[in-house]
Amino acid sequence: MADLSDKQRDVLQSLGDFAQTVSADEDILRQGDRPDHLHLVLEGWAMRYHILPNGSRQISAYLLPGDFCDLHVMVLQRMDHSIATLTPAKIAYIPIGKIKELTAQLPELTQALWWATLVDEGVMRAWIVNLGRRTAFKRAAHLMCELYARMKSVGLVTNEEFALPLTQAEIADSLGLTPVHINRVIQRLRSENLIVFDRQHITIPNIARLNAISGFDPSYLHPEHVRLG
Amino acid sequence: MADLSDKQRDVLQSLGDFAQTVSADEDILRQGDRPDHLHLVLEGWAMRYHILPNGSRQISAYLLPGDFCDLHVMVLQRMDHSIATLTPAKIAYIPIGKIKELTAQLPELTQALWWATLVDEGVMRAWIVNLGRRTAFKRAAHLMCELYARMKSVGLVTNEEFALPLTQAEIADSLGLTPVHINRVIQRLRSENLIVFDRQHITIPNIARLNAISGFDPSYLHPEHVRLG
DNA sequence: CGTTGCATTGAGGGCCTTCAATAAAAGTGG
DNA sequence: CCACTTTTATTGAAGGCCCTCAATGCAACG
Repeated sequence: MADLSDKQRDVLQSLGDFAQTVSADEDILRQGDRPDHLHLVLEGWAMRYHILPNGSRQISAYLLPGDFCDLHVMVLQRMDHSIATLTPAKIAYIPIGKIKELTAQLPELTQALWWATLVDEGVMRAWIVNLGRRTAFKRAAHLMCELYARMKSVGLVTNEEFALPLTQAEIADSLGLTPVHINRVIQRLRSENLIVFDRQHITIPNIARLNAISGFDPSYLHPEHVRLG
Repeated sequence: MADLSDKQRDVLQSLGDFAQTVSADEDILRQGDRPDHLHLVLEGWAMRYHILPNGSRQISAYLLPGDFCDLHVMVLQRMDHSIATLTPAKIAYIPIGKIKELTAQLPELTQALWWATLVDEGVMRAWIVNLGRRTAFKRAAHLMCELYARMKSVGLVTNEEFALPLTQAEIADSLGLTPVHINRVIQRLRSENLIVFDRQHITIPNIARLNAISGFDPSYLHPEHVRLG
């Protein structure tokens, strides 16, 4: 999703204390942390999540290969949420000091990071609309469409199938629903032949139909490709 | 909200085909537009809103003095939503070409705009949590807390009172609720002496209490003040 | 092959919606 | 400044979408 050239990404990556391998279900950052590294997902999935006082959880983003986890730590004092892996992952740890150095030297890098941030904003606006104004059924369908489009854009969709390493509880927590209800919704998506979802893999036989049903418009994910590198 | 120095803002402002005065309830940008200006709110309120195929509306942001309306047009092809004034407003129209020129010359400006974007993201994450995991009552309370904090940060709160130029229908459309229900929620907020809301003005007699009730934590609105100018 | 986590199912309840009507406020033209 | 219109706020009643509670089935894993 980040609109970085491969070259730029290589630069960033090479800066890190080489990429770390992280197992599944590990917190990379916790609420309250004041991190000194940026994190870039190289392989695997992660999520951004918020825990409320009553214990409930809201997932506010899924982080796929190529996504930065936490650019906002450049300006915000502390993490007001946590980030955790969903699968075994490869994560680049990039010292913030290095980023500040580099962005001072390479204006194009700043711009590229800014643009990655702007694309992320588009995703977040779509989530707000999804949570605010769609039924559980369309809401779930819309999420599947988004993940399909994003996975496709990083080359991880084959034959309309891709890895979807989420439990129903996690899907529920990203859609503002309960696991019980998302279960019934998923069954309906299955019974209407909109998805085949089993063992962490999903197939969307007719993405155009699912896009139409959920009101998904993929254009917000596609930045102008004004490459800088 | 934008983390720009006054000097930087002045520069931007001076660039515009001088500030335009726009009356209330006017679209500044419409879904589908491919704008050639950036818009910066100088005075008044605006909103970002999305219309769904079934006609329902979701408001995804309120834009207060100092906020950019549409930085994302730097990377996205077309507006996937609309922006409209809520009050008579003064808006700076800044040609995108100028911005591209300037950011090429002034790296600090790029960084400042990026940081403004990162702060906006924090607001959006808070909305996602709000929509996904809070009851209507806390959701409304949380919105009031956010607007109080943001208005305060631009010096528009006096004696715990500020202009809140929203109809109940607009509040409903930003919280994913119906006007009927938000009306009952507001009455409860009133009856518990949490707000006094009348004629486009609101007073929050005990902001600490409202923050606590809604789970509002203002820290995400306060960037590190690393000024560049 | 038991343990553990996840998926599934059923029943009942509540938060919020929908529909519909009325009141109150704000805007408009004479 | 007053009649008129339009928008906004308020109230009531009924219903539905989704939640809560609780149990059972199922699959992964050591």
